[in-house]
Amino acid sequence: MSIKPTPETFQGVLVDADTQIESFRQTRNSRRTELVEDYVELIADLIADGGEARQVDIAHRLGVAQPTVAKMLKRLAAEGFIQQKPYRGVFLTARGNELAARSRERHHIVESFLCALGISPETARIDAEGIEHYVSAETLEAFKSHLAKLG
Amino acid sequence: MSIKPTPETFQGVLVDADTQIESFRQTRNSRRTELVEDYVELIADLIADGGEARQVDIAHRLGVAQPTVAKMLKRLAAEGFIQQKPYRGVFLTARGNELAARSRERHHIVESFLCALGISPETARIDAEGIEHYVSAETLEAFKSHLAKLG
DNA sequence: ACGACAATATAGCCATTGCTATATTCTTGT
DNA sequence: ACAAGAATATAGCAATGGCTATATTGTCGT
Repeated sequence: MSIKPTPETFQGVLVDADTQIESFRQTRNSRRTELVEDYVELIADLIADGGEARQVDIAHRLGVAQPTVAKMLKRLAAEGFIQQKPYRGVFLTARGNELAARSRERHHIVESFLCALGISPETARIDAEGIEHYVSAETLEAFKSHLAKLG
Repeated sequence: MSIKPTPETFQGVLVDADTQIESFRQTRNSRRTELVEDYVELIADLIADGGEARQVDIAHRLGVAQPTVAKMLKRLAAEGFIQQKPYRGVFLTARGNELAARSRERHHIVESFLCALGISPETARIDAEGIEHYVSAETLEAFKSHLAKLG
């Protein structure tokens, strides 16, 4: 009853181990970049809408405290997504703009797809916020072509 | 150029603030329970397949180190999802079994739905692992009814 | 029965992402 | 021009989820 009590005899629910390891690894990876994408996407939206992205606005939109935002902005600056001047709003670098554009497009596709399935706009918005970060290129294409088929 | 440079004049990309706050809040919430669901679901699968769930197997499947699993199991035990005897495998409580069943069903629906869209089984498996935790009841229903329409 | 090895437990470290409290700087109205 | 208020910066704390190294306990074969 130690190493392999019931080896591969009935092979019920368990999927291939290596595939599952890879899935979890990739999920942990997505989790790491998730917040960065949310920030950059939101900053791009705030700039597009109001001309600037201030910490208080970011904090308010994300529902977190301002120092939380300040800390994250340092990280985003260190990673080259934004530029910040002390006591001023932040601006996206070229790299930041690229990431924002990609995130925004993906977000939009996911949300539209959910709506096309008949899901209510509010639920679609909430679910898309979580789902968008875990959608691979292949799945995104499938969503897109499904949308094209409908309209 | 300070409080509201371009108030609600062209109202471009930005969605309603309260809705967005709620979305992010809910996403952070899902993130908190995500790992718990993964563990409980995996433990259920291991038990169903081999009769027991050992730390080494869980660690191997998740792709993390054994002490990481040990720490998480303490948390799961504290929250009443599992029962553990020292130096023995873990077992699900009634509460744990319920959560596992729900998670497994949701996971299965999401993965089947992705496959039905024509996505490759490998990608569907990987994406489902991340997506499943962010799918609301309403979206799950939509996935289900879409699957029913196809088969 | 007991030694070797496998599995689990524990200690202590690090990074991340949240928070509150407080200091500093900017902006604005009079 | 300057005081008051708004925004940003910084310090320090907690919880979570990883890790390595090592001690302890179980189990199995001979």
